Amino acid sequence: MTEFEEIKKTLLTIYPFSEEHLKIFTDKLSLKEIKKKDFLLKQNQICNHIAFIIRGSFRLYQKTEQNELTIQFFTEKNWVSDLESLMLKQPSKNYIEANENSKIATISLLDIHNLMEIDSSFSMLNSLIANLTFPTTQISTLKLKSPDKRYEHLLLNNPDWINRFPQMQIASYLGITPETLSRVRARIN
Amino acid sequence: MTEFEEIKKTLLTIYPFSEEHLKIFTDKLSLKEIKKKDFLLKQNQICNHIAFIIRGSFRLYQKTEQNELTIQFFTEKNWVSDLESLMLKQPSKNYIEANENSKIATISLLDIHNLMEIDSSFSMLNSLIANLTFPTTQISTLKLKSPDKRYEHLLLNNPDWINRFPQMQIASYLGITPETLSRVRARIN
DNA sequence: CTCTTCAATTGATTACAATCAAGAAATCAA
DNA sequence: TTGATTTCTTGATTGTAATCAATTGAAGAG
Repeated sequence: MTEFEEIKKTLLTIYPFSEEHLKIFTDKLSLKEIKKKDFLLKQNQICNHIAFIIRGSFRLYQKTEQNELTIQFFTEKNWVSDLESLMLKQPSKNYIEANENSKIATISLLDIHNLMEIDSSFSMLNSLIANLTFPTTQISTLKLKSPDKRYEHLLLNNPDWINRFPQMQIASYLGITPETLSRVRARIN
Repeated sequence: MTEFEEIKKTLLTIYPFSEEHLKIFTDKLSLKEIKKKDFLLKQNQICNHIAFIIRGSFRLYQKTEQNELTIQFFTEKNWVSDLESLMLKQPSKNYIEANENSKIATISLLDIHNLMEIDSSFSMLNSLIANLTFPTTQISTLKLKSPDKRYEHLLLNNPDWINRFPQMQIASYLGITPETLSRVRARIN
C-alpha cells in the first residue's frame, strides 16, 4: 500500500513514531473514493473523522442566503476535516465538498483517542489535528484588504490553487467578487 | 484557593475528571500577576504555555508596518494562548498584551503532555487547547463585509468588549477604520 | 490640578470595489 | 458533436468606506 507511505511520512514530521506504531495507526484507516461534488461533510452533521487526501481536492464552505462562502481549500497529501465541529462535537456550519474525484483515508476521532489510551506517544497526534488549519493568516490578509495584495499573497503561498479551482471559488475565498478577481488578474499578469 | 474552583469548572465542561485528577492538574498551575501593557507573548517567541485568566483581559495582535492588527480579545474565565505557535512550536507572529492589570494561572504544554502520559483521561485536555479559538466565524463575518453588520454581530456576541476595549482596537478587530466605527456607532445607537 | 498626549468625533473629499449588464468562453449533458 | 448552462471577461455606473483634516474629549504624567 504505497499510499500509506505518504501518510506515514506526514506522521513522522510531527513525532518519531516507531514503524510498529505507524502500522497500528494505518490499520485504523479506511480508504474511500469520493466523486466530484460529493460531500465529506454537510451542514449540521457532527464531524467525527479526519481524512488524509491521497488524490484529489476539497473545499470547505458555508452557505449563506444566496452565496457560498469558501473558507478553505484542501489538496492531496494534506489532512482535511472541520476542526471546529470535530473538537467541539458540535453540528458543523460548513460543507466539505470534493472538487475533483478524490481518494482519501479516514480515521475517526474515537480511534485516535483509543490509540492515545494504548500508548501515550500517540498523544502527539494532537498536533496532527491542530495542524489542520490555522486561519489566523487568512484573517490578517482579509483585513489588509487590497484585492491585489490578497491575490499576490495567494500566488505566493498557494499558486497551485489558482489553476485548480474555479475563479468564483477563489474570489469567495479572497472575499471579493468574481468580477474584481478577473480585473485583478488582468492587472497583474 | 477559590480561583482554582473556576478553573476546575471549565475543565469539567470538557470531561468528567475526578477531584483527584483536577487536583493533579491545578498543582501544575502557576499564578501570575500581569500589569497592563505587559506581554504574555511577543513576536518571534515560541509559545509554550496556556493561561487561564482569573482577572483582567488580553489582546492578541500583529504588528504591521504602521498598524496593529487585532486578531482576538480574551477576558476572565477563559483560556488564552497563541494556538498556532503553541501547536506548531513555531515562533509566534503575534503579541499577547494585557489590556488591564490581570491575574492568570499558567500551565506549560510540556506539563500537559506529561499529564497525558500519566493518565489517558488527561488526553481530553486537547479539547481544552483546541477550544482556545476558532476564528472561522471571524472569517465569515469579515467577508460579509458591511461594517454595520459586523458591529451588530459583535454587539450580539461580545457586548462586554465594546465598553472594555478602546475603539481603535475594536475597529481593528472588525477590520474597519476608527472613523468608520465611530460613524457606525452614531448610526446604530 | 494643569498640561500634554492620545483617542474619538465630525466633516469634506477621494478612491475603489460592488453592482448591473452584456457578450465571450468554457464546461457539461444529451 | 451540438446545444444548453454556467463561468469569465469587459464596460459603465454607483455606493460606501478610506483618507485627509480639524475639533473636541479623555486619560495619564508630573
